Amino acid sequence: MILEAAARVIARHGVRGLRVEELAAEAGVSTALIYYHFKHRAGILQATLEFISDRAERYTTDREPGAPVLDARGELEQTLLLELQDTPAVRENSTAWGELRASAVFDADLREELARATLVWVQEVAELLGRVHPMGGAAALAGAAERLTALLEGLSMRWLSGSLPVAHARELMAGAIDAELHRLSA
Amino acid sequence: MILEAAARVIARHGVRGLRVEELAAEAGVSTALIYYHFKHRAGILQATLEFISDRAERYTTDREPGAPVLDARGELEQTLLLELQDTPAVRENSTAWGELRASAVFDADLREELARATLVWVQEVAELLGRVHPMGGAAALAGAAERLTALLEGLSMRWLSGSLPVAHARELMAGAIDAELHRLSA
DNA sequence: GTCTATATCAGGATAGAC
DNA sequence: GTCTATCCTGATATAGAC
Repeated sequence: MILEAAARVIARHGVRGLRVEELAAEAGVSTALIYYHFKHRAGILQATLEFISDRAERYTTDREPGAPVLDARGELEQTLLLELQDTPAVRENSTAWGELRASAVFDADLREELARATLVWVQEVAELLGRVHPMGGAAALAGAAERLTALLEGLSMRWLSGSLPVAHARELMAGAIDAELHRLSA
Repeated sequence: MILEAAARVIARHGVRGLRVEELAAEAGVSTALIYYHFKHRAGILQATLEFISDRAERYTTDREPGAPVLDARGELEQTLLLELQDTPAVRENSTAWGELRASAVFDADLREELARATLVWVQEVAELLGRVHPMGGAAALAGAAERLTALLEGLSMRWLSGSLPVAHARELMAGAIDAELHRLSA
C-alpha cells in the first residue's frame, strides 16, 4: 500500500525528506501513479498523516493475542512504555508522529486532524488512570493524562534526536506515572 | 545579524522552509555573502542552533532589572513558565527550538549541539530544584529536571501545533512542578 | 490504472568583479 | 567582505502510450 510506504519513507527521511520518487520506489510503482492517486505532494502528506494517526490509535489499544491480562496499573504502564522501545515499528510510528506534530506548526491543514488524534489518545489514558483511581475527579484525571502523554512526546523526541537513551526515557516515564498516581491519591 | 535573521526565518517557515534566498533578504544581504560565511545550508542550520541555544540560556537566566526578587520555588516556576507565553520572542525561540529538535532526528550533525544544550538546561533546572529541596538526592533532582524540561518541550509543541491553548499548557506545567516537588519531599 | 518518458522550475551553490 | 549574475542539480509534475 502506498500510504504504508509513505509512512516508512517519512520515518526514514522526515516529511521534508519525502521524495515522491523515493516513495514510488518504496511502493514499487511509478511516480506518475502517485500523482494519479494524490493530486500533489501536499496531498500525499495529508493522507499519510491521517493514516499514521489512525494506525497509532489501533496499535496502542490492541494487545497481542495470548498476552498476559494486566491489572489497571499494568495496563497503563504498558500503554505508555510501549512507545519507548527501540523496535522498527515503534521507531517508525514515533518518528512519523513527531514529524506530523512538527509539520503542523507550519501547516494549518494538519492541525485539526492532529488535535483530534491527540484528544482521543489523552482520553484513552485518562480512562486508564480512572481505572487505577476510580475516585479521581474527571478534571484531575484529564490533567494527569495530558501531562503524561505530553511528557511521552517530549521524551520520544529526545530519544529520537539522540539526546536521551531509550532505557533512561523509560525510567523517567515510569517515574512520572508514579508521581501522577501519587498526586491523584493525595 | 545573519543568525538573528535565520532564527526569525526558521520560526516563520521552519527549518524545512528555510530558503537561503529568503534568509538573505531577511538579513538584507546577498545569498553569496551567506555562502561566504557558511559553507553550505547545513552549516547555517548548525550555527543557528548554536546561536539559539546560547540565546535561550541567557534569556532564561537573566531577569529584567527591577523585577521582584523571587524565592527558590518562584524562580523555578518563573524559569519554566516563561517558555509558555504567547509573545513574539518566546514563540520565535520555542518554534525554532522545536524545529531544530525535529530536524536532528534526521540530521546527525545537529545532535551533538542539541544534546549539549539540553544538558545545560536540565542541569540549570536541577540546580533550581535543589535550591527548593536542598536535601534532594542528586539523582532524584536530575530525574525531576529531565521530566520537567521534557514535559515543557512536549507542551510547547502541542501549543505551537494548535492542540493546546497556552493558558492550559501553563496550568499543566504548574501542576507538574507541584507533583515533582511533592515527590521529592516524600 | 499503470507505465516511460520528459517538461519545468525552484532553490542551492559558485564565478568573478569591486 | 559584499555584490550581481548565473549555473546546474535534483525534484515536482505532466503528456501520452498501453
